[in-house]
Amino acid sequence: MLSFTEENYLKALVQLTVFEDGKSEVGVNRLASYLEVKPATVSDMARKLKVKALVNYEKYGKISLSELGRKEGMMVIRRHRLWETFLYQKLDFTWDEIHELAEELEHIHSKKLMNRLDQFLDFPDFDPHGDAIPNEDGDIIIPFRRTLSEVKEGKKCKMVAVKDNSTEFLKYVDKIGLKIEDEIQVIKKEDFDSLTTIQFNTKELVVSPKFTDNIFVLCAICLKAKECDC
Amino acid sequence: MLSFTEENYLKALVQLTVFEDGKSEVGVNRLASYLEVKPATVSDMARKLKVKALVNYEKYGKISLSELGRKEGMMVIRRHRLWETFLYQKLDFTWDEIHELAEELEHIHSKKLMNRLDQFLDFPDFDPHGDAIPNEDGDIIIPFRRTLSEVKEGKKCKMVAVKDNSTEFLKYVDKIGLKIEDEIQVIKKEDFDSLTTIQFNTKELVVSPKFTDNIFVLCAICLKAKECDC
DNA sequence: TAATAAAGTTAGACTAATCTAACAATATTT
DNA sequence: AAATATTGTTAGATTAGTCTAACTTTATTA
Repeated sequence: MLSFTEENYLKALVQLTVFEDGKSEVGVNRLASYLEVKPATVSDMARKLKVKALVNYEKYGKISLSELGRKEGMMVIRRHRLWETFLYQKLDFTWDEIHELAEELEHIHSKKLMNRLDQFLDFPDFDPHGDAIPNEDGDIIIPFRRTLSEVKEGKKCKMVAVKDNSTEFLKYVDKIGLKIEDEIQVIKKEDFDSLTTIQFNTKELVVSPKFTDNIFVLCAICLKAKECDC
Repeated sequence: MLSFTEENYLKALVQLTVFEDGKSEVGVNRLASYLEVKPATVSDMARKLKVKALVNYEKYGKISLSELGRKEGMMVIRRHRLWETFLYQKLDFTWDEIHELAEELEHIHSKKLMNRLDQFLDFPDFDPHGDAIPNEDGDIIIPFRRTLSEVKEGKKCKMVAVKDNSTEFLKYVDKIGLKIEDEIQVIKKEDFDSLTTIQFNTKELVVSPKFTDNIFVLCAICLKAKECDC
């Protein structure tokens, strides 16, 4: 049985080596800053997780997930996202409230409970933030998507998910009135200070990279083909 | 913020000094055996809980809950019983499965979550085992009830709750087909070996004190007046 | 390539919750 | 009231997860 803490390490590793594309392994410092602990702590834990065959790791080397570790990490994420969906759909919590609660609920280990909840929610494919929910076997469809920062001037796209799940970010998105499935048009991109002017729901708004880097979008073309110049 | 363990001590103290009638304080050994830890551990913890003003306790003395401790303990029980109700009513778990899961879920601290869940469940007064659910302020109606062992030969009564929530006990109750609200008649009480013959749903069955001590009942008279010779 | 910077490790300490083993206080019984 | 039994406490150890401070290894750059 994995501890609360071990599960958080595995979840973090999935975030950094599976969802963050281009990297299948991660350094001690990176993981430490992600988890907000000191590198020494990660060093120790990496050794322990290796003993339990959850990660691949050699002294002074990078850390990556083993097949078992990946599966366990995915289960934590499955539980997190199913609880988020429950809180949002059934208990009417808002977008920005559900993440924190799910951080606690995700550590309740019961396959049966999660499968019943899944069924109760009618087998959702995505959580309220637009992220895919891994299945019982830890499989997940990682859909192709771009950040709003990548979209060229003049092009239209559709918001499909958020990257940053923090309360502050979600409150901001909520405040400006943007929702998943909304259409966004990039009106102007200012190279000098990286500010972007966007239009959605007939409103025009100037936003910073802190916003555009954390909004996932798809355009009509990239919905069908992965290569697209939107 | 209370730890998982501290909450379990407070919950146990509520069970032993509020629900178990006649005692408002408890000894170190009793609490230790209830929690399945060593007396030394309870001694230590009693000192810590006293510092936090959660219990009244002096070296070599009995332990009792402070007003604050009682409230915190009641909150754990409120969460436990609301989750049990959810699991039973909404996720179709069986009587004997819900207790264990609720033991984990009860430690999620969020007043808002519990109030939303309460509302979602339509403000239930009792959990699936027949126990009252404390309100948001920690208040609870402790109904008058007898155990089946107290009922005299020939008398009829109604099952209202179980005392023992263990999986084994609940599985047995389920197996014999007895449910809350069922009418039970005490046919015969054998003094020699304390076996009781009961009748319910047209079935007749011989049961031991292990059963009768753990079934709570009310008769038609004690439903109205607390004094009754059922 | 030698110096410096960055990344990672180790040793030793701390806290919470537990244990065992030895001891101390209180209660009961003859 | 003395002996015995019960009950409770203390000291010292253990484990998990964390820290700081000192050290080592690897990478970068002048």
